Order: sequence, then structure tokens, then C-alpha cells
Amino acid sequence: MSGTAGGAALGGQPEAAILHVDLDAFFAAVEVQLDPSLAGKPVIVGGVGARGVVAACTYEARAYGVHSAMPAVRAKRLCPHAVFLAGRYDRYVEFSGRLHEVFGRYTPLVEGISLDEAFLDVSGARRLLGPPEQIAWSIRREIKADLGLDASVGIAASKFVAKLASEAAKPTADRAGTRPGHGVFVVAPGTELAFLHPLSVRALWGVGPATYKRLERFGVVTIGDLAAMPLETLVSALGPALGHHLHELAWARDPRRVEPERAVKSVSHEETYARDIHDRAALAAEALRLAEGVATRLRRARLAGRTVTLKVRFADFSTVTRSHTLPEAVDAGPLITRAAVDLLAQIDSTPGVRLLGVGVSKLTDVAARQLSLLEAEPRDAAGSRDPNGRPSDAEWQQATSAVDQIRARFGDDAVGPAALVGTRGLRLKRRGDTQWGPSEPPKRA
DNA sequence: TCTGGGGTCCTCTCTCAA
DNA sequence: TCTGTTGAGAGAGGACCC
Repeated sequence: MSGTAGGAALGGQPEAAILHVDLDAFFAAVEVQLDPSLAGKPVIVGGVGARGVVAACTYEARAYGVHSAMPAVRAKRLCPHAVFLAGRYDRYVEFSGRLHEVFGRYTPLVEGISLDEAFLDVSGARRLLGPPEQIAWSIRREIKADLGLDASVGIAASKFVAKLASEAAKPTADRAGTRPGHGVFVVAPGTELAFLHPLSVRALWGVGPATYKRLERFGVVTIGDLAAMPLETLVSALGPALGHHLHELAWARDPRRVEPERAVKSVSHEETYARDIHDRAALAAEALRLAEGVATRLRRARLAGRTVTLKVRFADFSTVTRSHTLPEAVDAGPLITRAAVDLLAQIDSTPGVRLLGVGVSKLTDVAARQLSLLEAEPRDAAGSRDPNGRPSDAEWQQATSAVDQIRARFGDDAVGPAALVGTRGLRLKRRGDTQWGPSEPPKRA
């Protein structure tokens, strides 16, 4: 059962053939796959604590009005009999790897958007594998056979139309029950405007709640309304970049190609705490834990960065960021920690900190980084490079590589900063830890 | 009704140097 | 020497995406 906007066939067309493949209710579907007794039940995956959010839910849960990004507490109210599961990020990464293996059998031009979603340019595969629609069905079948999961595929000549097409291919669920989707939805060249213009302007990539509110003031509700709006009005309402961008999209103009390799621009960790933190020493220890986690990821990716950013969210949800750009790119935990703690000192944390984050940007390849640090710093007679006897930046970098060797041999928690002993142990922050919020219920601080 | 984590991109403001 | 202009870069915040 495939869907098509317009009657033209896509096969044999000279236009680019882009597939957007999106797995249905990915995290929840993986959980059902790992535990078949969950099949047919409302399953909600996410943060299970009072500050957690829903990461994904099965269509049976969506029928009760539950959706992703909804606070877990609210989801529980809407669907109290649902099975609530804390996410298992490592298992989702594993399934995602297998998903990408399937994609790789069809084209090398795969741009991953998230663990469960990707664009595939199959323009060059038509001669060998048939028209795009046939390729889409084949990919869907293979995903089902290899992973046991359902996928929705949108096909169009451009990325953003393909993305909207996959939305149209998805199953739906509401109070009346769940309905299967088309599975594959094709927007044939020449039919894009007929497909796009009736859709809500909210469907466009780049229109979130704030932009939608602004557009609504101009009476713009559908993509067709947006297309009819004079460009100058749009630019004055939304600014030049967003104004031009949305105008182009509303007329189905999207020249962006599928980019298999995209350079990472920043690496960060943040964490929301079950209880607001008031104690400055505790905050400094958390900054250290986050910074060490970021540093470890940077080194594994062979990256280093110059700008360190600290993010603080207060109890009232107001958020501030402070950043500092260093003269040299760094990847050593102590150097990132030092910058983060200095930034923390600029912030009044007495109202209580709900979330703390540490990030590094202005990244460069370690191979391309200036390797002058060691040579550039002269030692004194005692052999130290610092007048106070403290390790220099270069010495920290050296110590860090020793730490990496120990971790490679004995595991990540084998060695860590002494300041973390007695707090939460040596365990560093890792991707996927408390991904959807703290698991504990909040208590009075 | 209460709002996670990891990202990217844009806009605005300020500072500094030419 | 002073003033005005311009552009780059840094810093902060916000919107948006999955």
C-alpha cells in the first residue's frame, strides 16, 4: 500500500531521487523487539523520574494522547496502565548500526539525521536496483527482516519534500485507535506544490512554536499561505536568513544535497538533576565530571576545541550560558574543567541549579592542531614549566594520554580525577546517561 | 503542565583594530 | 590627535531539530 502525491511515476526521471527513511516509534519498537511480551501494549520509553520526558512511545500509547517530549508525569496521567521503560541508549545505537548496514547495501550516499532516520540518495542506483519506489520497498522489507522493525519511507526530488513524504507514510494513532500508514509515499516531480501547499506551515523544517506564532499574526497557517506572502514581508517578519529559507521551501526549492560526511562542530554534555544544586563545591565537581566526559569524547574523535561553554539552568528554568575562547585548542579534561569552573565562578548559583552543561566548540582535527605546546614552554632549573610548580597545559595533555592508555586497558572507570572520589565515583558522563532526565523523583533540597 | 540531551544555526551586541 | 566607518571575532541568547 504505497501513497503517491500526483500521478506521475518517479522511475526513469532525471531528477535526484532522495529517500527519507524513518523508523516508526524507534526506541519503543526496539524494546518490543527485545521483549516480545510487550507487543500490542502501550509502551513508553524515556525518563522515568519526575523530571523525565517521553523519548518514544508505541502507537498504542499514542492513542491515549502520549507523544515524545511530553513530561513523563503527564504521560503517566494520560496512560497509567502503560509500560514505562528507562531507555537503553547503547541498544539503540546497536540497532542503528545495523540499520545503517542495510542502507549501505543500497547506496554510499547516506546522511544520518539521528539514530533512526536518514536521507539516502539513490539516483545512481536506479539502473541496478530499479525505480526509487521499488528500492524503498526493498529497504523496508530488509529492515523488517534484519531488525524486526517497521520503517516509513518518503521519496521526492529534494530532501525536505522527502522528509514530509515519510511523515505522510507513517501510521497514525488517536482516540479512535491506530491506523497503518502507506509505508512508502512518493511525491513525484512536478507535484510538489500540490502536496505541500495544503500542509500546515508548522510542517516546514525551521518553523517551531515561536515562528509559527509570528506567522499566525500574518494569517499564515498553511504552506500555501506562506508561498503567497510577499518575500519582503516575510523577511521583515522573520529576518533575512529564515525569511528567504522558508520562502524557498514553500515553493519546493531545496538544493541541499545528501551529505554523507558532516563535520562535528561542537561536543557537549549536560545533565538535569533530580534535585536543584545550591552547593558551589558540588557544582564544581559536576562541572569536572561533565568536562572529563566531553574531553574523553573529543580525544576518541581525535578532536580538540578552543571555546568552552558553560550552561546553567536555574530552578525557574531560566538559562544562561558563559563561554571563553582559549588561545589553543585543547582536549585534556583538566584544561576544559579549569575553563568551565572559571566560567561557573561568574554565575550566581544561589537560586539553585537545575541543569549544568559543558561544551566545547571551534573544533579542529588533532592532527592539524599546533603541536608546539611542549616545545614552546621552557622548563626552569627544577624541571617544572610553571613558577608555582603546577602542571602546565602541555603536561596536562601528556598526563591525559597516559589516562587514555589506562582506560583503554582497564575500562573507563579505572582512573579519573581525584575530586570525583566521594561524589558519584569515577564514572564520567557518557552519551546516553540520563538521556531523558533523572530517574529519581525530586526531593526538597 | 512542566518542560531531557545533544546538536546546529541565526541574530544581536560589544569590542577592537585598521 | 580625534572622529567616524567598517569588518572580524567573541560572547550571549534563542529557535529549532531529532
